[in-house]
Amino acid sequence: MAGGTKRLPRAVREQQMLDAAVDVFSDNGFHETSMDSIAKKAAISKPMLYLYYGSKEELFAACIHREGLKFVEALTPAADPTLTPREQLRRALIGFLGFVGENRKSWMVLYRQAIGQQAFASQVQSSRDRLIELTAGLLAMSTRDPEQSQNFGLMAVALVGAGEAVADRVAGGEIEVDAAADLLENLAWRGLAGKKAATT
Amino acid sequence: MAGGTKRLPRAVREQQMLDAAVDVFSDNGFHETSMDSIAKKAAISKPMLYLYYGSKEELFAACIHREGLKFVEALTPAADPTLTPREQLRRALIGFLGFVGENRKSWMVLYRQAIGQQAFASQVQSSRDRLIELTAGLLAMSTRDPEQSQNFGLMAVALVGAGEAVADRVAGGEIEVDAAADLLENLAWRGLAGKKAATT
DNA sequence: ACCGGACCTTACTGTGGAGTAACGTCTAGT
DNA sequence: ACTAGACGTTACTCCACAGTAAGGTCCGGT
Repeated sequence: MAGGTKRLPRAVREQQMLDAAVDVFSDNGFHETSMDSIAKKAAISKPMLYLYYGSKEELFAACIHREGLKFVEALTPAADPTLTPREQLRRALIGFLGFVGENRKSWMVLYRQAIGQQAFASQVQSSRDRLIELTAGLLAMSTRDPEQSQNFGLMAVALVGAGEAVADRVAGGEIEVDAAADLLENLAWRGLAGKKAATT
Repeated sequence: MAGGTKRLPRAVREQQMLDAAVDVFSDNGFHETSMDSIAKKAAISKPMLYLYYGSKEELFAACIHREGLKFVEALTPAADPTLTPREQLRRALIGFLGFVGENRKSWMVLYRQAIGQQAFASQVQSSRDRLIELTAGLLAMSTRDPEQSQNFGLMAVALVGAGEAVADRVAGGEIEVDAAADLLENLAWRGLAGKKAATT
């Protein structure tokens, strides 16, 4: 037999390949990663990758897509309108940071790698924008001062940025999820106050 | 004559090359940029790049280095011990955001590109770490609650992250430097309060 | 007047790695 | 039992691009 590998249904192989791809991409980045190395990691031959995913870029896109879904899943339970905005925010933070803590590789491939690859940066950016909008919405709902939603947008940008920076540390194992969540929650809350003088 | 270009002293050519390199790198990223395209942009032939900079990586490193210096220069005036920490922070913010606003390309190449390139990520990261430390120091000095400097470190991580996120928007021309500085200053200040319950 | 060396070019080499051709093998369905 | 097509491989092609070889021109010093 030419092939030494066990025959497996496509769906299974595809996940195997994605697992390998995420692993290698997250360690080395898009360009520094060769299809051969992914194939090797997945214990499969290169043409299989092309058969199932078409090209290196499509494979990378598939990684982003799958990991992105996982990510969204981690955040979904927070979006419960029966909860107070503050509680939703807290759950989202726990979900987010917990996810990053558990899935370093996902996080790495999603943000640190994808964002640098011109072709995918916009995709990531638009997800981020949605996240920012949601955050801005929570902030707006949680206060009785809707005079300028502009500020909430800017505030949300800052908070999400802070969240990402903290997430990196969480991913690096340098800090605890709980401590990080407390800090960010506090920051969001405190930061909201005293905006009156800050208009253009 | 084989060469059609004007003869210029090395120092001048080097800057021309760096200008071109920063320009192209910041638009396309490290890997998507070819030495030929840089040479073309600099209106010079490729071997000159190698003569003066040795390799593509060294050229990129030189970009990082030069732009990094500019960056530091923009922040330096803020580090004036005769000022209150709060005033120092404000000046640093203005310097930082102003720099990013004026030098989109520098910012892009320094952060968005360099950070994705495994070989340079650590260099950028260590600069960032220094910035975080400085910020933590300012925070610590500005409050009478030195019971746990740990928290200042974490807080500084979040603030710097927020700053970078906001800086990206500034670079994109979406928001004003002043508004951004106000927001961040406010965030830093307000965020400091209410930390007691947040210990590990 | 000549030479060393700084400045600059055209035209090449070499290779890593994306993508493919061509071919085996196993199994589900008739 | 035979075939279509899904699963899988080895062994290529081909090119973009990093890096180089060989050589031409101009100037300052002796």
